[in-house]
Amino acid sequence: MASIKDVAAEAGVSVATVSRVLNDHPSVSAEARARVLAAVETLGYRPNAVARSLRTDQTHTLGLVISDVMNPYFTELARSVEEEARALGYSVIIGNADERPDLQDHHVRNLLDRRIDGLLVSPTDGGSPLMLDAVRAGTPMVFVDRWIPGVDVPVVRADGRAAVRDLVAHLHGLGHRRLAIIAGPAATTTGQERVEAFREALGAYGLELPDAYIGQGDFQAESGRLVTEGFLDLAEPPQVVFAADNLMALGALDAVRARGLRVPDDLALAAFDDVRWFVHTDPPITAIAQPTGELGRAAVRALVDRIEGRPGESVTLPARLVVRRSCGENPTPVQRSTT
Amino acid sequence: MASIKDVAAEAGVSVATVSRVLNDHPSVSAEARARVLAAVETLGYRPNAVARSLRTDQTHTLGLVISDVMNPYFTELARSVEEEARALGYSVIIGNADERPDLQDHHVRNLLDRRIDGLLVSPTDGGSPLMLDAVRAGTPMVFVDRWIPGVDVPVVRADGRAAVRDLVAHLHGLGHRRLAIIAGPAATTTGQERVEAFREALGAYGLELPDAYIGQGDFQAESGRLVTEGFLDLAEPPQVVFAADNLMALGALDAVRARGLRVPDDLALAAFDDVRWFVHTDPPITAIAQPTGELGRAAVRALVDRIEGRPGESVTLPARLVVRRSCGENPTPVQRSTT
DNA sequence: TCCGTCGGTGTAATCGATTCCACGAGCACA
DNA sequence: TGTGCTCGTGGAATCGATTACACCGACGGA
Repeated sequence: MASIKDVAAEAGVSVATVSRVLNDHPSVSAEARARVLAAVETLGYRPNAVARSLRTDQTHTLGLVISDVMNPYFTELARSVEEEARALGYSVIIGNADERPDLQDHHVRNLLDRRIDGLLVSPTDGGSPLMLDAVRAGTPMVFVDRWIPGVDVPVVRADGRAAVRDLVAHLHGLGHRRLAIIAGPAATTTGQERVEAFREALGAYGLELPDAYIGQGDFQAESGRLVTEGFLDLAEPPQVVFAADNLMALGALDAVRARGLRVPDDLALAAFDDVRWFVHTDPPITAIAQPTGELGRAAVRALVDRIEGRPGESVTLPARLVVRRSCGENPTPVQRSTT
Repeated sequence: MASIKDVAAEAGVSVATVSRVLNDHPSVSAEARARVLAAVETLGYRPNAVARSLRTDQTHTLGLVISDVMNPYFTELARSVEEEARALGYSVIIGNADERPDLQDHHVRNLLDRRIDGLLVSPTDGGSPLMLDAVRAGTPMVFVDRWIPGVDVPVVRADGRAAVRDLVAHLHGLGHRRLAIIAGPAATTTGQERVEAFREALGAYGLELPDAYIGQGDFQAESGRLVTEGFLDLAEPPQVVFAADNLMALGALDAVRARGLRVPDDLALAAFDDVRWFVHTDPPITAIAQPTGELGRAAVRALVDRIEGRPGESVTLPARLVVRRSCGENPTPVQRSTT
């Protein structure tokens, strides 16, 4: 592969001049510029990004560590992150933590070793020493979707409180009184928050959220299935299950199907995160939709701001309820997801 | 951030010795090794991967350019690729081409500039000059799922011919005679092959595949919807639609729903690619399942073989039919996906 | 005519690693 | 005792870029 020296030789100039042309520095004669460009063309030269990064201490690369690539929510997030980053002249390296703190650390370390310019993280846990060190060392960082409390890093996320209140209103209106939740890991902020929001919303109707109706999941489908089985085995099973993410809702659906029961007649179901497939499931699933694309883009903007020396602010966007048929026949007009 | 020089100073040895310890070169005294390790610890030193890559001309990184991240098939592929690569000591940088040749080229160029050790591609088109140049220049490469004919690069893919024959047998057994296909882009091998396999399988039953029953899609949901609308508008609409990927099947479902029709009564539906959600759609969708995880792993092994100077062979694995209810009531026992 | 300025250019240092080569000490063997 | 190893080590070149600095010629103004 041709290097800058080869180009310089071919064009009959010094490497400095070649470099100047490539970075369009003003003081280069039109003559020299033309010769360099011609040489670049004939040699098919492409600058070595590795060498450039070593010298400039910039990689123009963002690291994105997400909790689970197989989760359509994070896939969509990753996609919007990459798009916005590309528009701003950055590439993205994605690390998939699979909800495992050790894997998350592996990727963070790897990305840091590669000297990425900034890190976008949706933490799987409360923050490993490695991550905390990285923050302390001044690595530009932004949390997206989930965050680590007590750490001074901008957070870009959706606030689901209002939407959860709307959901509970909807459920209460349909006559449901025994409402259960499949929670995410307590080590994640979204895991905790969604339970809290749910409990609070129930409180407004004088309803309790007993411990037996809080199932501990891990944001993966299998845990949703297990928790739902547990609910169905209770002496007094809940009338509704609210899954804290779309995969656990899928698992809940599995559990209901496996017993030959029907949604919503035997058990109503709602989910946090709206995904495309929810329109086509049997029945279509009522869900809380996050402005995923907007979150990804805002996160990138905040991170790039930090990298380039600007403040870089936290952003909170509202989520909204999308009513379908999985909680019972619908007294209000059906809203459709615009995704 | 501490560099190797700082470590050398701290340990009271030369940078050469530090480097030897880090790459556990044999001829280092136990004494020196201990001092270096201690210095590494106290400084929290991590080798700069950028500098290392520049010197060794190896990045221990694989590039993966896939056609569409939002497609669960490719997501699963990406996941298995990353897993196997990690096991072999490589990282993966994913580029999402979104079925757009220009974006594909953008990512290939970017990856090449970063001097990745090898490239895994599922080409969106028949091969741009850039890609062809890369092959000619000797970049280790492997095609996965789709490939570019006439190029000497190993191909790792699933063969769906037998499964398509099984599908047609199943459909014929249910009494369907007017069968249509939503094809993928003709510029992709999978786009062409699936049509060919379908036509061939129909031939075995003396059935034709008229042009009116070949809808041109682009592997995205929206095209599946449009093509299906077209089919439904025909004077003699087909009885079955076979979508060449899972997203176009989703689009077809949209079209059928929008007209207030039912699957399979008004129109039967089958798809290439089995995804988790197909179990839960209304009705569950009959599909051809690829051994996606195995494909990803085999592709990585082939690529790493090439990189490390071993041959690196093509692999073809069989796909298989998974019968569900979307083509009509099932005369044979239901098979379940094991994914 | 002379001096200062400025545009265009090249030389060389630099980034942080790896690795070739040389060198000195210690040891075995003749 | 001298020769020739091996072992451990450091010095310095190198990878491919960027960029500070020096230099040279042309040109304008006094």
